[in-house]
Amino acid sequence: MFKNRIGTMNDRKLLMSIFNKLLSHYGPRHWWPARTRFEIIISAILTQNVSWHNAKKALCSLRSAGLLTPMKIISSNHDVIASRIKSSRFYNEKTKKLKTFCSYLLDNYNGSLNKMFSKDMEALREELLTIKGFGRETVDSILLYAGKKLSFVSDAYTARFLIRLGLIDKSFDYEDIRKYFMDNLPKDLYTYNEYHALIVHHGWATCKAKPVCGECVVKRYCQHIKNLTP
DNA sequence: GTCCAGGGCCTAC
DNA sequence: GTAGGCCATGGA
Repeated sequence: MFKNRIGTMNDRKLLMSIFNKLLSHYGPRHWWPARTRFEIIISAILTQNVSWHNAKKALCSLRSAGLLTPMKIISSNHDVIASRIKSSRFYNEKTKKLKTFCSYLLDNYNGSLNKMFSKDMEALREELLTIKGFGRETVDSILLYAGKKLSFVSDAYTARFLIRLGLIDKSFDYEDIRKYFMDNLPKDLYTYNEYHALIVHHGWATCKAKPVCGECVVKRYCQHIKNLTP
């Protein structure tokens, strides 16, 4: 029954209304907080299942060692990279992922992100998803934040957010949620960029704030949604 | 000491 | 197909 509601005017208005509420409540998040496209991609890997704080420490360590180029990452010894990214947790696995991506970039696009991102978005998405260690969230983050492509990023926060609002149920998987946003949001990079960042920030903030926050945006909208839903 | 943070892969059932 | 284990740091 929920899936039939995709694309209704209510959903579109509601999503933008929630977006504006989150934006005015938390302010713009300015994602992705890295200096270059390559750094965004590297940090998308480093931040897998770890707080941004720890991922950033690992990124800065690579940067200070002058290792933030595809060639440097490939040519450096595994242990050298691993020791630099220990703070990002699972450093052995992540070292392999960094090397795998850099090899892919050099082999397929001569190391050029311009060439890589000039490819059709969905084709590139499918291609990136074949790289070991690159799941949907990581790939969509890379497409949106590094490639400036209209690929909405979903995650556990996003699913929980929509379920709490009553807009979807638990049968929605990652692709359903991505499609839900992409079908109902304006085709606008700023909105895609900030919406995901705001949901993550909101998830983090409400988690830290305990369930007593009287100003909780979601709670107010839960009631609002209940009034709208038949 | 315990919990959890901006995942994804692999294996057993 | 899916639940659960694995990876194994650092801050609160």
